[in-house]
Formats: sequence, C-alpha cells, structure tokens
Amino acid sequence: MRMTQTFVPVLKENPSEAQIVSHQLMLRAGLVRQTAAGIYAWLPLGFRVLQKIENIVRAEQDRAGAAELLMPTVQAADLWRKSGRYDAYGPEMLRLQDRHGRDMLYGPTNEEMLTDLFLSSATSYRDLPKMFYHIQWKFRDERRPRFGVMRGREFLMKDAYSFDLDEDGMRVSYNKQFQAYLRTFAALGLKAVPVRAPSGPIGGDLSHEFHVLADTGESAIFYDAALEDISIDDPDAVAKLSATYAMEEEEHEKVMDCPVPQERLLKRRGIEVGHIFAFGTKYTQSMGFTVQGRDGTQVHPLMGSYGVGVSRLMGAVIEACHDESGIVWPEQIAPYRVGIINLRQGDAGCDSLCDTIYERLTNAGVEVLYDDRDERGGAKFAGMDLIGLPWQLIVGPKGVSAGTVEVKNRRTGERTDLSLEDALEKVAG
RNA sequence: CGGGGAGUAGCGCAGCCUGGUAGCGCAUCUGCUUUGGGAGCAGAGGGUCGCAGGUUCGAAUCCUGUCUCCCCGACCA
Repeated sequence: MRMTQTFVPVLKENPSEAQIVSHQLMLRAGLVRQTAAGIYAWLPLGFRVLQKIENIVRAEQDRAGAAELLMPTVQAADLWRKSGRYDAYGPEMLRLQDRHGRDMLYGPTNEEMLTDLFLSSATSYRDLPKMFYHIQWKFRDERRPRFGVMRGREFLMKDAYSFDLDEDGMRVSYNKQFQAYLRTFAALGLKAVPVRAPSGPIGGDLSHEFHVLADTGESAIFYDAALEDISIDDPDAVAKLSATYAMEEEEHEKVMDCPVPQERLLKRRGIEVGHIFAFGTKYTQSMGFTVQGRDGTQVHPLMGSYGVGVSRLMGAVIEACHDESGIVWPEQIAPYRVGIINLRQGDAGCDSLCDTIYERLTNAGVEVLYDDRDERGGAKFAGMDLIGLPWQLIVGPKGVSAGTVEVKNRRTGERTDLSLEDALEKVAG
C-alpha cells in the first residue's frame, strides 16, 4: 500500500483527551478516531491490526475445537426475560425499541441467545459436548468509558460457550479454553498471567482472568515467581498454572496465609484481556434446556463461557510494546511488515529504487507500506517510527549512488546498509 | 452515579476576571531557497467562540438553562 492511497492521519501533538500511552499512540498513529464517548472508528491501519488480532484469536479457537458462528448485535428483550437478566442487568445494557414498540437491546453478551439456538436441536447426551464461539461487536454502556479502546462502550469481543453433560466434561472444556488462551496471548507476543478470579455476577465457581503484564496496567496482581517457569508447551501447563498462586490485589489481600514465600511473591501490573468461567446449569436451567441422559433422565447441560477483549487487546499490546518514538508492533500483528521511506520523492533514482522494492516485496507476499508522500525525510522518519512497523527500508540519494539500501529494525534501532538483494532478503523473514 | 475540569480555525492553546466584534504555535495553500531525523523566508486562506435564552447601545467575555467531552472514585472483556 502506498501512503498516498491509504489514510494515515498521524498527529504530531497529543490530543488532549488521551491520558494513557496506548490511547495517545493509537490516536497519534492514526489507528482509531473517537466518534462518541467510548465509541471508535477504526481507520485503515488500526483496522488491519484488529483483523490480525482477530485471526490469531480465531486460529486458537478453531484449534480448541470450537465452532465459529455469528450472532446478531441486536437482540429481542424477550430472550433476556426468559433468563431473568433483562431486569437484572441494569443500566449498562443499551435498550431500544423498534418501530412497533417492541423492546430490543444491543447485546452486551450472548449466553441467552446461544443457549436458545442450541437448545432446540440438542436433545440427547450424544449431542454433547459442544463448544461455540463468535467474534462480534458488543455494547456495554459503561458509566465511565476511558483509556481509549481499553474500556470503550462498544468493543469487539470473542466469546465462546461450552456445553457438557457433567462436571468432568465441563472441566475438560474449561481447560481447552484455558490452553487456547495461553496460546493466543503467546502468539500475540504477550506475556499473560492466569489469575484465579471470583466469578462475580455470572455465577459458578471456576473462573480465571488473564492479565497481560504491562507497567501501566489497571490492576495489580500477585503471583508466585514459579509461574514464569511454566512453559505453555508443557502438556500439563494448565494444571500447573492452575495450581500456582496468582491473585488480583483485592483478592490477594483477603488471603490470610499466602502460600508463597515472600522472596518468590511477585507484584506486577496487568491488563485484563480475557476471562473464563465455568458456571454449570445457570442458564440451561433458567432457559429450560435439557437433554436426555444415557440413563433416560432429563439433565441440564453444564455451561462455560469464555471471553477475550479483541479490541482491548490492541490497547494492551501497545501498552506492552512501545518506546519514546511510538509503537513497536510485534511482527504477527503489525499493520504492515515493512515500511519504505523515500527520502527524496521526485528524484528519479530514489523513486525507481523504491518502486522496485515495493513491487518485489509485494510480489513476494510481504506486506509493505510505502511512504511516497512529498514530505521531508525528518517527517517520514518520525512518522514511520510512530507507526511502528517492524522493518524500515530507507532509500536516499546517498544509498542510490552507493548501490545500497538502509535497513532499520524498529525494535532494536539497528541500521545497516545492504545491497538491494540482501536488504530484501533480510526484511522478507 | 458522586466529585472536579474543559468546550474559541483541522490539532494544541491564549483571550474571559476588568464586555467594544478574535489571537498564537503546528497543520493547510502559493512562491523561492532547501532536502539523511517532524526545514527557512515571504505571502495567503480558514472560526455562527458547543447550543438556546437573558442582561446590555454592544457579549467569546456577565447571568440562566442545556448538550458534549475529559479527569478522580465506586463497577466491567
């Protein structure tokens, strides 16, 4: 993509509404723009990142055996009256009426809808276990939206729902999602800590929150240093992690005798990016969902639900991956892999070398953003650093006459002059 | 929802106290000079001062109402 063809409105100054660094950088790098409190438009660069995060989440859900579907954003109030949550949910639910005066709502979550969908076709224990997920926009009318995309009112969320015949099965499903979460956050280049959580209003007794470690995180978490030695590739990772001490500050303070010796107890800040629950029959009971068991009796399936804040993750990644100059994207989710900086736009030698690089990388399937604007070098350098693509190829008159291209690694700052061939190879990965 | 703050040019801000018809930086446009880390000079364009009432000869400025946004707290992916 050429910079002159896409839309990347970078800002030199910090917009006054942004307080935390991820919010500032998202606005400055032209990823998003706020349209109302807690509601954002995703600009071309931000949208690309969002889709990449989504695809990583999707890949791990598929691997865990969850079936993807897509449920609507607008739901009928009657569905929620069945479960009793229409009245219980409170002002965070955005309620509306259609032209006939029917009560509708913009979905804050989908337990009712999915249970209702599955209930009519699942009649036997043979239909279980089953796990579903979808990635959809949700709306929660937060009292105070803040931190940009990290606590918006409208947000993109992956939520998964599992149905099992018994406790053991429910635990198996729960662990599958647990494992999927470990893989997902690792694939995003993040360090995430599973923290035992009070399950709150959804109910049930088995629940974990996943916190991405970042100094600017909202919540403080305490955990056993041993947790850091557990590899997610360990087949017993879930069991080991579940057994290792990790608590949010508030819960930690309630613990009388912390089982972790002082010298091994770590305190870090984290951003909650995922939350999993196993809550049993809460909705299958209220929604009247039963299947016939092996012994002929009717039983309520046991459910779990599993959320990942997809749009929030972008904020979390930036909190964890940035420096003074701007964003430093992990390669997997960078909007483009390579940025080309033409230092002398309009100079025949520079233009043609840039065109060659652009075409060859594009043909090789490498995602490239070519800054072909008629701007001075300084502005292009600063802009490219701000946007944070992993690799920069810098083309100027000096290099053109010397037959070299400068390759810069955004993360390390390392810069090397290479021949065209070597530069292309280095950057192609 | 309680407490605080802010709405003036695309962005960041001053002016408001002590009413007299709007200014600065960045950005934009034109020209010239520049060109390897957000260029220099000269010129130019752009604002119903959030909105609605009121006071006044006269309101960005004073009064009332209202909308929006931000921050701190209590709740959430």
